This record gives sequence, C-alpha cells and structure tokens, in this order.
Amino acid sequence: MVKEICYKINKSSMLYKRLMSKHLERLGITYAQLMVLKVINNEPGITAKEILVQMDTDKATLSGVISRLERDNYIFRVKNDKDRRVQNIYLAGGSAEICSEVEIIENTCIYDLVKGFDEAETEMLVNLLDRFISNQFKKLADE
Amino acid sequence: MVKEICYKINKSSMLYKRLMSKHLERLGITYAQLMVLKVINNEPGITAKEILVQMDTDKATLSGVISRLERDNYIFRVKNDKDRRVQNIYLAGGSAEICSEVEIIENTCIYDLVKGFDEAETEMLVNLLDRFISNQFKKLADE
DNA sequence: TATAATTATTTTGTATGCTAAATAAGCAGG
DNA sequence: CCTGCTTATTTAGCATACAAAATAATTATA
Repeated sequence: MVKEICYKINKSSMLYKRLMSKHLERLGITYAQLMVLKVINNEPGITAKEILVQMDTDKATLSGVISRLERDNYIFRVKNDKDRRVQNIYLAGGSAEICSEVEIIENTCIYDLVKGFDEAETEMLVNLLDRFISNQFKKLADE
Repeated sequence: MVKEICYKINKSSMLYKRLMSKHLERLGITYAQLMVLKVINNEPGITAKEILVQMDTDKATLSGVISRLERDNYIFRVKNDKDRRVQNIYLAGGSAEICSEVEIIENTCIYDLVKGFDEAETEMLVNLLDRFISNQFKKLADE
C-alpha cells in the first residue's frame, strides 16, 4: 500500500511535466529551463552556485541548462571581477515577459488539477507531502 | 498554494529516484530498468507494446531500456512466429532473484518514508494522489 | 490482389539527470 | 612565493524522456 504512494508520486510528476511541456512548447522553452529562468528573474545577477542551492538540483545538469538558455538568448552572463571563477547571470530582454506569461498558464492549469478538492483537502495534501519529503531527506542523509 | 503541490510532487519524485538509485547501484541496474524487469517478471513472454500500456511510458524510451537490459543479459527476446513484428521478452537467469531482492530493499526503504504517518493519513495521501492524477489525465486529454 | 492504412518497434535528435573527472581560480600555511 | 586544499564551473560518459521519422510486418479496402 505504501509503495503505491511512491509510484503515484512518480506518475504525477511525469504527468505534470508532460502537461507543462505542452504549454511551454509554444514559447520555445523547456520545463527545466523555465524553472531556472524564474529563479534568475527573482534574483538578477545570481550565480550558478546559488541557483544550485535554491533548486537542489545537479550542478552538471544545471550547467547545461544555463548554457542552452544563454545560447538561445534568454539570459546573459557577466564575469565577476571579485571572484573570477564566478559569473553573474541576468535575464535578457523578453525573458521576464515569458516568466509572467507562464505564470498565467501555470495558474489556470493548476486550478483544474485540484478540481473536486475542498480547501481542507488541498492543505492536507500539501502537509502530507511536506512530511513525506522531509522523511525522504532524512533517509537520503542517513546513507 | 496549489502550485506548491506540483513542485513538491516533482521534488518527492526526484528524491525517490535518488534513493532507489543508491540501492540499485550495487545490483548494476537502474530504476527504469528495474520497473521494466518487474513487469516482465510478472508476465513472462510479454511484448514491448504490452509493457508500454502497463507502464504508460514512452515507446522510444522503453525501446532503449529493453535493449540495454538485453545487452547486459538481464532479459532475452524471442521472435514471435504469429506476428513477426513482435518479440516476446523473458527474464534471463538470475533476474527473478534481483526482483525479489529489490522487493525487500524497497519495502524497508518505504517503511521509513511514512514515519509519523498514521493509517488514516497514509490512506488519505493515496486517495488525494489518485484524485489529483485523475485530474491530470483529464487535463492532458482535453488538449 | 495491389494499395492504403495500421501497428510494433527502432532510430534520430535534443534535453535532462547524474557520477566522476577536468579546469580554473581563490585561499591557507609554511 | 610555493604547495596543497577548497570552491565554482565545465566536460565526458551513460541512461532516461520525448517528439518525429524510419522500418517492417499486418490488416483493411478498393
């Protein structure tokens, strides 16, 4: 029974990415790229290391995502003079608009995903997921 | 608030795969490969198409997973005489043992992930996930 | 029966996700 | 100032994930 939880979470995650990808295709951007773009939008001049900490993702993966975002002119990087290992990352023109446009898509999308849920159930789901994730972190740290 | 649900589900999914990968590394197998192996174990002689339907995954991805499983001698394929487009897939020797060994790992792993959950909460989480996923399927079909 | 449509599977191309190793720049101690 | 350790980032290599096209065999239809 409990194992079902994990499978269902995996399936739901896959479905959400599929759903968002469909909407993002039109904007020429991927889901992973969008997530990074949002972080940069919230904190212009952020470094790759800081994005890494915020997103808890993989540094090699992030490096690729960032370089493709730069290649496609969604962002640009400026060498940091104080520490020349580091580059500060900024949104290029138009990228902020993409972020707010996606915000709208995401919100309407999500509205339908909790159809049939009352307020208490939505809160309960968030609460249960938080506790589940917390247990996952502990388990991962223990090994 | 609702958007948090999706992010948390994505994160939890990522954490689960990370966790399982750590355990599977020792067995020389990946998480995706294990999932396919289990399906074949349950239904020896199954075809790729049937696995596809059961797992609701991508056919190109599955094709790759299967060919790597065959390459590493976890499975073997036999051309079907009735329909020569199809191949029937069987577990190679030792693979069934891997499945049952992983079963144990998975069960002990999962026990810790619902630490602090009472029976009702576990059931509630499964129920809420089911309804959420059902809404996701509807939303995907609508587009 | 020849052709068109369908079906099962693989291949190609691009983008993650992850591990390990490589770069390169900062820093600390002698 | 040199050496060794740490840190930020990239690269290499492998395995998904997925769309689109290619193969190849089956079935439906004119």
